[in-house]
Amino acid sequence: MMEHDIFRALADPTRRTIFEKLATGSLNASALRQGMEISQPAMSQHLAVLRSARLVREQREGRFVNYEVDPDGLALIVEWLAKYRAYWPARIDALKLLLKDMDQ
Amino acid sequence: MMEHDIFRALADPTRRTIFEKLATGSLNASALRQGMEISQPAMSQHLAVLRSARLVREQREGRFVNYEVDPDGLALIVEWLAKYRAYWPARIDALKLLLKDMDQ
DNA sequence: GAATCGCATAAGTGTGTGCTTATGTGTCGT
DNA sequence: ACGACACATAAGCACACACTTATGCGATTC
Repeated sequence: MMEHDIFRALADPTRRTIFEKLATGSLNASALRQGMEISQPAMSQHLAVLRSARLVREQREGRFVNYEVDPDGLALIVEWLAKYRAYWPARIDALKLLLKDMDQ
Repeated sequence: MMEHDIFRALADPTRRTIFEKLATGSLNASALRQGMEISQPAMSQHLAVLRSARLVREQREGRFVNYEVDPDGLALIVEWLAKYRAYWPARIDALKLLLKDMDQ
């Protein structure tokens, strides 16, 4: 189940940090390691988990592999969240921002 | 970190099932066990995890404990998601529904 | 073509996690 | 007050998971 892969992937704080780094733009595996005190194999393994969860996708460029946020994974989270919209608090500032962006 | 508690709580498929059961309305621990092949202690432990993640809140009624979805946890997920709104696909039907509900 | 670089994979290890059984705590009915 | 009930907690165990070191693989550089 991909829903499971997504939540399991995001359960690890290191992977969330990696994912948030990619929120600012595409980066390769080495660039992602900058300032993170993480070994190269560990980073590679984390990226593999994020990739199989469709939270991240790769774009090979020679011997580099650029990673970027994959909208597919995010869409699945949004769809999952939609099941609970009856319980969302009436005022969520972050949501207001989202609405504006989506209305364009 | 509460963000961590939330994603860790949702990483377990049994806890997601419990949470989704509560999406339809308030239930006590025994009612939640119906049709789930899960022991009473296991259910109690799962509810404790969901509760400490603020995904669920309890309402004691005599010797029963009714559980319901806690909007606070959902709000934190929405705020986390907001960081990636630049990567959301342009058309997400579920989101469209959300927008309508939020605009009332 | 040999060395180096960027990254992936394999194998092993310590820790976290979800389960079990057993027991504790508080509430209700009689 | 006593037993039954709803639930929480404790302790122990099997397994998953994130890390390590070592090695493999393809691309680049000289």
